Amino acid sequence: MVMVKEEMRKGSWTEQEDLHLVCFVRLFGERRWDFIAKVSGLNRTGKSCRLRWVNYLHPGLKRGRMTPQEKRLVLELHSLWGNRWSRIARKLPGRTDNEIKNYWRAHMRKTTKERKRSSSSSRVDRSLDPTELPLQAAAEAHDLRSSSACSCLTAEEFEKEEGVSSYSMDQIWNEIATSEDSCPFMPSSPPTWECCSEAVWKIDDEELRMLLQTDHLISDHNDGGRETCSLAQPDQYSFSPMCS
DNA sequence: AAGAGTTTCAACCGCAGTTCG
DNA sequence: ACGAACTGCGGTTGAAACTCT
Repeated sequence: MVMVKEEMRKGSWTEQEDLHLVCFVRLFGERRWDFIAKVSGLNRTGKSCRLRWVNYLHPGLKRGRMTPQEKRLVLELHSLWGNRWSRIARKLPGRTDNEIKNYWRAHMRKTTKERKRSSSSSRVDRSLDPTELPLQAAAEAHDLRSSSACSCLTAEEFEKEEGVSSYSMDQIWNEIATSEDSCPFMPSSPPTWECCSEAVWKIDDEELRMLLQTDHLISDHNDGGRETCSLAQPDQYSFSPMCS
């Protein structure tokens, strides 16, 4: 018998995959990603699952554009810490390191371009010197700090004024909760991540199998004396559409 | 209207640190 | 103590969306 190692799925996540991942993270918590990847049958790497969770599915993530306050903070903290994106992200609740990194890169491109343009007349193009970048950022942070237009706005006020609607993952969670039936693992209460206690982490494969069997999600077959078990494919679940 | 150029965002990769057996 | 497996981080890439000409 030739065992062909199945290729891992790559690229964008589908809504069903998201829901599927959410179910399993709620079950097992935000750790053991390889394990979650395996038992979920998503055919994704643990790394990929973690990334999707951290950057997109995690409850409490903010959506939408960064507020001036957040932008200012990013610039300030970057001038302090450099490219320590995760560290900076910890100071901005609801924002991911990836988001901050992306913002910073876009910001730098923009300022570099602007400076290039404005300095082309003065013949001095300091923006081409990469060592200038942190200084530029610091200067920018200072500019933002002293700009009264944005420094006095709260995030909510900013959203109101700009008509920016940032929404949190809570809304999505609510939708998931309302479509409880669609996910056999889904408890009815909103996500309380602390509830994933040590006991859950220490669950072994046999326990997991027992647990899943009760949910009719797992099918056992004796493969030539080697007992294997596999989860039903994601598309076998009847997920109701979450958002359009 | 359409094509080119730019921006944004999600995802992948490689590496380093940590944990576990 | 050591190696394998796992996890987290930072850099990079590419597709889609958007803007400009």
